Amino acid sequence: MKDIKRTKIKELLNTDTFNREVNIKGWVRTKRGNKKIAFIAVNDGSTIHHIQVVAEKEMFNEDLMRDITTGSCISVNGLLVESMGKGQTVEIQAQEIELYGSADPQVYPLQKKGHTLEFLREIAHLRPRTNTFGAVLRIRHAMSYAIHKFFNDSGFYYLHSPIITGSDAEGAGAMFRVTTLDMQNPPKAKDGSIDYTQDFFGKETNLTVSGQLEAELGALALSEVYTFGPTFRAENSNTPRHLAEFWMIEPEMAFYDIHDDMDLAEDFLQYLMKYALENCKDDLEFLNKMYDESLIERIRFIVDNEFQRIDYTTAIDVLKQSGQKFEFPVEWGTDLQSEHERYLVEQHYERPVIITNYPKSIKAFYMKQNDDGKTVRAMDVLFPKIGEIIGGSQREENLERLKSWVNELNIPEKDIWWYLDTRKFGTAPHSGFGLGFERLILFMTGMSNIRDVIPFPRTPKNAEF
RNA sequence: UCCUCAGUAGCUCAGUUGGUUAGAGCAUCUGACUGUUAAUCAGAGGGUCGUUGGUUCGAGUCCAACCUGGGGAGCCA
Repeated sequence: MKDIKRTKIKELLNTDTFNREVNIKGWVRTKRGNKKIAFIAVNDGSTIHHIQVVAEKEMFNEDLMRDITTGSCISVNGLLVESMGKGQTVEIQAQEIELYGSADPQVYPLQKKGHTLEFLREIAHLRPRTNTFGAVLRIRHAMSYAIHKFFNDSGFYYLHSPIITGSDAEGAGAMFRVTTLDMQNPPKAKDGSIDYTQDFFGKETNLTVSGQLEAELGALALSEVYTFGPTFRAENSNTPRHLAEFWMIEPEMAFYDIHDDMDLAEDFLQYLMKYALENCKDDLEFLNKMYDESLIERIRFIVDNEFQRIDYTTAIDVLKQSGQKFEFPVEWGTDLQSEHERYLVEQHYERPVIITNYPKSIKAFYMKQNDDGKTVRAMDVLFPKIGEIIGGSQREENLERLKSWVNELNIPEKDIWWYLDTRKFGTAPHSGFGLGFERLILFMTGMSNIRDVIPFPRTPKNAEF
């Protein structure tokens, strides 16, 4: 086969210089045609669109043509021409075709018809080859890049918080144990308990449930930092919104109060939405057409409209006066339920809502306490369809107040002495928040199950692939 | 974890008050067609009815347990 440098399909579909020899490589989506001519739709993942390869059958080996089936991988040399047919503007008049790998049609599970998302989950190793997952994965990439770009351009530093942690001080959820001990026969201490001093790290260790505490350490030196890494929760959560392994973005900023924090969260989300509209147009249009006809409109709405900011106490009043029947009662001091959040966002304000000043009793120990003694400077950003997308707060920078709350919760000071040290030495007002990356992608793609926005989902009873 | 719905051909589904040989569309295979767009047309092959146990003369259909999946809730991001 003639040695021609490969061009990506995305580039060829956007070109206007024709009648030149090109090479493309990719996977066959469909083959149509008759005895004389074959039309082969090829996709290489560079774009959601396929390029049409036209092959005069008499020019090619019969076995080769037979083996080019849905799912096979080919390399094609040919002339890039304007298409004679309708439905596409350019196509490749094939001169040489090499079959890299066939895909036996009797057993290849992807057909050229639609599949359910449930079925595709069972073949997650092959589903990136579908239009839907190509689109989702490209958007996922674009959002990752946009996140780094936003923070970099805003003067933030990317801080790598540890994945293995020796503390569970935040109590954000059940953790996955990390150990090299022999589980059949673990070493025992005198009192019969497992002797973790003999474990790899000499203490109990787990996978991280949050990089926030470490991010605070970074912020109190570099001023503005963010983390972006995997996070692990061993909760037995079986919902379309939870994963055991997910990715989280956690910016942490010195000298930011709760209002600066909210400003950043709003700017950040609007930036990402705008980035997607500008850079993922084809994929968004596909998803808009196939899954969610209001997807693009909804993203645009976020970009164009200010978020509603209200106090927790106001939210309770609004809910009480709504006249709505809720399954769970609305009471000051209790956390808002999904149904309450949905009412506020989707019916009452009809836009993203940021709720602040939550009761102390339902929030975490590191949040800054207000002078009323009852509330803390927490803020949750609630989005339509998916609920809480961001949770954050101004942090308690006063050592004594922080210590007293830590003691109330019986968290041993020896476990978080290093965290308390930041308040002891050169403490500073600071704030931060956490964004669940997959929840963002859920919103950006119109997918409705979080297992469809991560390549290989980890959920209770499932770690396949 | 709780509530609820579902599991029948490779995929999506139908299958009546329990009753002869379990059906359809798509996919696959064979044939037809000079440019197709999830091509079209004709024909063919394809089943341990999720698993185990029970009721019955007889179970895809009824009962129980379990497994797997969807939706809702809780926990949360």
